[in-house]
Amino acid sequence: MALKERPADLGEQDLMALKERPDVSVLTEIGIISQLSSAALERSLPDGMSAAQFGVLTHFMRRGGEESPARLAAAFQVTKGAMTNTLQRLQAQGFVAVVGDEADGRKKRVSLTAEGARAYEAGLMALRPRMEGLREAFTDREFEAALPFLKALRIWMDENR
Amino acid sequence: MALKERPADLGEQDLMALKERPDVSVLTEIGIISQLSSAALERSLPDGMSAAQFGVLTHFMRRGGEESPARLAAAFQVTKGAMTNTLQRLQAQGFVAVVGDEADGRKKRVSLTAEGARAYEAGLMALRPRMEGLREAFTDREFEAALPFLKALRIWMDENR
DNA sequence: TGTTATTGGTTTAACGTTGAACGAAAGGCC
DNA sequence: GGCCTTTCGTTCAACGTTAAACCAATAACA
Repeated sequence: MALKERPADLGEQDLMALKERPDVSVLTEIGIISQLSSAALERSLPDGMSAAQFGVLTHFMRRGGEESPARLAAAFQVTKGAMTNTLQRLQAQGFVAVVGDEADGRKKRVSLTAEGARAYEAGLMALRPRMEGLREAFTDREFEAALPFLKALRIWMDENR
Repeated sequence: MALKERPADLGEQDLMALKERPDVSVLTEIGIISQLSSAALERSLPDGMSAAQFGVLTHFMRRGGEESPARLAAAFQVTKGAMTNTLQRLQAQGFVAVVGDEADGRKKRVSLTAEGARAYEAGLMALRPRMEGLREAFTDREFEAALPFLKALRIWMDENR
């Protein structure tokens, strides 16, 4: 069939270029860091508490108040099904209270319990040594310097998904 | 309300500090970028080709030659079981050849097939539009500027896991 | 009003991953 | 030689995720 009249596909130089293309490298590094840090997070957290659960607890500790499952799913960039799963596990452990919204029969209202606040603190304590190690290895200034680009990249990927 | 009276071991300032601590923000942003970019990758790739599979194909396109499953698992920071799974799927599609190592009966030798090289190119083509968009939104210099810190962070997390 | 469209939450199957257990093969060390 | 120990690859259950189907409740609008 086709002799290679036009390697519309890719030439040797494309391959070499790909190898060290800085955008590809950045995404590769980010992927590895993400995997390593979430693995470390899961490993450090008390048994039975996943990173997803800790994330929801953190959200409530910061913002407080109530939140619907749909809003939580959007905040964490996760499907509604995944959030249903996470919330059911949190509720089973008593970390979160879930009640129906009497104003809108479709919604539910999720809020943190006192026990959930304690679980968050326990998780934070478990994380502390590792976070301290990280802050000894790098300065705040380094993190802050990296932040604007990461934020811009995250926003772009979010808008162009 | 439970949230107002904060338990003793966690002070108000700790909570506020956590909220905007640059190290936490960096890891958060990295996690989101990783999720968005791998989701985009999976969505762009031809049907039946996962990001993990494409990663293995890319590895062989760059380095060429042969690689044992264990070495691939280490290279991709993945368990041996996960790599077994990925290689079995690649093999089922004829993208890699797997033969036993006659010098060492425990090992296997994995190599790319011509079909695998074609599949890689097809995947790369499918990714091209998105990568071009990314390179229009950011300059190479921006990626290069971000790279040293990301590399250092990745190495640290790898060593302190 | 009644009808249609949209939203909120759950369920299910499928996927890729981990962690642990396992057997087979090779290496180290008396 | 024989006996641990380590390495390699596979298997299995469990987990968290997605995508899609679904139902119930609300919103939009003719």
